[in-house]
Amino acid sequence: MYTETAMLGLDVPLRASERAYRQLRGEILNGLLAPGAALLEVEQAERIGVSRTPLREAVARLIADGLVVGRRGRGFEVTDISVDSISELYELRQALEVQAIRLAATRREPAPFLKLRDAFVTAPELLDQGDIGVHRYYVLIDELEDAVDAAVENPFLVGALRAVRTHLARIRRLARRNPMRLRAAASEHLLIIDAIIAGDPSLAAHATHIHLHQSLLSVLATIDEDSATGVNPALVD
Amino acid sequence: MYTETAMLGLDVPLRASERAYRQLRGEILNGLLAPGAALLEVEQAERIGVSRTPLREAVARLIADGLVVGRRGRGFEVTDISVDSISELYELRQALEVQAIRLAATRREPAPFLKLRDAFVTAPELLDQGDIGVHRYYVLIDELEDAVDAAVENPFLVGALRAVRTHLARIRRLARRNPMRLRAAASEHLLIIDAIIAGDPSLAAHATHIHLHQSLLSVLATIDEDSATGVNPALVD
DNA sequence: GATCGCTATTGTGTATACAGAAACCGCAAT
DNA sequence: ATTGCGGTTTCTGTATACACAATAGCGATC
Repeated sequence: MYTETAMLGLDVPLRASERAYRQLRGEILNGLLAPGAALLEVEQAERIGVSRTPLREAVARLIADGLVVGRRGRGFEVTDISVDSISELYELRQALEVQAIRLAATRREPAPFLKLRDAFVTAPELLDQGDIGVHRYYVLIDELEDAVDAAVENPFLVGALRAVRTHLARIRRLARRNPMRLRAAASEHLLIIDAIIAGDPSLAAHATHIHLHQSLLSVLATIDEDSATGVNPALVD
Repeated sequence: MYTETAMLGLDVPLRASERAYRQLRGEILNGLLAPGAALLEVEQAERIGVSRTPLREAVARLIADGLVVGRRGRGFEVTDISVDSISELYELRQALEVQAIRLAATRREPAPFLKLRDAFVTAPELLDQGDIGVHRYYVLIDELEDAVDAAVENPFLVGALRAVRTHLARIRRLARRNPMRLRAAASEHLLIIDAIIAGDPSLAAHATHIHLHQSLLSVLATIDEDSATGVNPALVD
């Protein structure tokens, strides 16, 4: 077992380009670098503590991720998020997740989903426990996504899903948390899990379709409210 | 109209990194750089005539495209294509194209598809005209894809589709051309176009599903034959 | 007072130099 | 003969220096 270092987080000193990439990516996802923010090479390189060469590599990866766009001539800037782009992202998300869930239900390996089922059954109780409970609920969702990814066994599809989730993370920051919605979402997830366990691809697909439909409605609704009350100046469009 | 230079191909001298990217990408797609081929920085930089810095940027983009993978320590190599990966790619392709076609049919702007319809009606005649006709048929397919992309109006979805098409281009090189299949494919395309024109998303989606199903069967069949007769040593797995 | 042009500054694009790490080869020892 | 060890070499990762392009600011002219 000589891969033990890979199991742990990060014993190995990361390459400078990797550090720069993770830091910038993290700062964009959590909103520290707001949409539209300008990225100057020298400035960012100094701030992060790497030279321009690895920083450029990091920015190139961010551009490939769609988190950053190059401005003609004058540096780069963080991609901004419009309401339109949220609906567009969900059009892609729906295609990918429906396919992924359908395949997961087809594979007929219910073991990991049986454990998740137990967890999601008790999710409503979790959501009564305040912020810490909500956080543990999100961890549960991550585990569900991981289980689906593992069941799908398709690097192309999983890769595309990961890209979508990256953008979703930014959107979730804009949409206020709605406890009612989370409770409803939990039961929608439970239905999806049950369909996977039952090996019913069609049911799983339709349940996913509905779940994402409700999710988008909820996101758009909270954003509409907030933009009406001026809470989210980030969303002009 | 000061964007006229953008309309033409390439008046502006391209950046070295862009040149390197396009050249390497092209060579990978047309098989000149075979799957598994090693890419050494210095060697490739000299060959293309750029220095290592822009070449590294180009390779980084190729890695993001999934055309190249980094080998631990010793350079990079061109991603290889397995039969499994073809089926996996089609699982993703199906999700994306079905969604794209469905959306295109929903948008209800039949104008560009009416022109394409005429072209596809005469496609069988085209396919009787040998290699030049086959080439023009492929151009037609490109135009159909472009029309769908334009109708969909969704950068996320179109971006994911482009990534898939990149990998498809490599696979097409492996699958021998089958005139019978092309003729069948043309009529499948016609059905899809008609469904879009009719504004029938469900019909369009199902027609696409079937088209891709047949396409995958055809690809896998020709590859099986070839690997049995040893024509395609690239496909070991 | 406004507009045009020049210049200075700033920032990117590229090349190259240097350091560190990993693989290869040869040698020796078991 | 095989395996382990060390030197050597080659390649990557990073920093830095230089050249070119673009922009902004300022001044001059109309």
